[in-house]
Amino acid sequence: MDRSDFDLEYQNQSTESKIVASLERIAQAFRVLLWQESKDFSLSPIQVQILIFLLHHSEEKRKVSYLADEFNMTKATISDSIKTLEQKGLISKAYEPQDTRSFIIQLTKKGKEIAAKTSMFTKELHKPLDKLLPGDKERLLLSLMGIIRHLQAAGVITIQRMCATCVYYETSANKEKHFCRLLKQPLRTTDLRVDCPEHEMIT
Amino acid sequence: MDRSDFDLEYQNQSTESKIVASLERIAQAFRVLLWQESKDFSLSPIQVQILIFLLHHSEEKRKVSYLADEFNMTKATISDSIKTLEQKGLISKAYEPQDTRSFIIQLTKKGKEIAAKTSMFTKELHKPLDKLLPGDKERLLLSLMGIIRHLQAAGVITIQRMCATCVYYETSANKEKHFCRLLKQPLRTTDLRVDCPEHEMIT
DNA sequence: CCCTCATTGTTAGGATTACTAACTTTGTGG
DNA sequence: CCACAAAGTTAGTAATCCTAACAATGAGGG
Repeated sequence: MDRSDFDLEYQNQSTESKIVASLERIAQAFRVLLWQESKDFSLSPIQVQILIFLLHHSEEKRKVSYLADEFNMTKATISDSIKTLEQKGLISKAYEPQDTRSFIIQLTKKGKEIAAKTSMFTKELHKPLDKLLPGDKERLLLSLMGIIRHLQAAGVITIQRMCATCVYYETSANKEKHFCRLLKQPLRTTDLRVDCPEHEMIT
Repeated sequence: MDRSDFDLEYQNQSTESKIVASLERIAQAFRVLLWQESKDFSLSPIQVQILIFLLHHSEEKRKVSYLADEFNMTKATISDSIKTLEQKGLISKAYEPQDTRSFIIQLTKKGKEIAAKTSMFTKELHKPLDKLLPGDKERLLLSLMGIIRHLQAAGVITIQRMCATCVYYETSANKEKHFCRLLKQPLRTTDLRVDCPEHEMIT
């Protein structure tokens, strides 16, 4: 077989490269699952993501601009999807008196039902995790959090809400102990949050 | 603040849920990085992915049908992208005498150059991995491989090329030792492959 | 009280993605 | 040799997601 024209180097991959390749595969799986789910409900992928997000987050985050940052898209794209979701009767706009430019996006009853059903699309991911030892799970999570923190620092991701980037978070010199100044409590490793409602980004 | 209409349950997340959420964020980062890279080269995301894949894989995998399975898309979608890449002079079609229906997709010189440059788009991911301890890296990789294996078994992902799903692979009862019947060699954990050119799927 | 500037969300227009369905051509197996 | 499978293409469609220009409102300073 002729192999002269593809790099042999690639086959002697470092662990890092393999991790990146694996993450890429998993990223693809997310895309596929999302596509399937959206087809089942006659929605688009982005519409499904919005519905799920709305179900789990509080008012100040349920706005067009926030969603645009959250999903790394332009306001135009989100605005379009919101219009469609409104026409389908899955969300409604709640204008606030103090700022009439903006509105809070509310899920309707029908919207909540669908969001709850589509939220299940991550269940395929849960099964293989069950088999991991608790310690392995924690280490896996910590590694992933480290990757996210770096991606945020590099400007790839604009928004996230985990302890490592929060003003209320303190850590010991060896980074093994954690403390939340808002809760006024020490945090165990398992207490560290990925999506904290009280998160305030460090500047 | 009114929180009656979003679930408090969600805030007390299990480690599993946090892992899924983290993976989702990383998946998003891949999408963003891919978009940026493609804009830089005036290509579409899928075109970039195809170029990178072609750079690293051998002839029998450089066909329209294989790419369609690889990326979980229809042949029509791939066929379209290939047409565009050919017009841009980045690939060429090499018809084989034994089957004139099919052809091998070859990268042109220009195509290889661009593929090599865009391959760098994963470098953002490498930086945070450098800081992990070697042992942590291995455990991270093993965990991710476990997830991929499950996704493949569940039919979410159709193609992958890692040891765990290969006919040549053998493992000890406690799953701590590994052996490749093709190389006729034991494999260390760091030898386990994510994208092996010799991979043959177990049936 | 203005004037400027920033912010919120919308619209219009366009390239790209990615699908289904129908099709052509070629290979394969009874 | 005939039916069927497989490889890739085409056409048509809906959705994604962008940029750019826009209207309306809010905020701050003189």
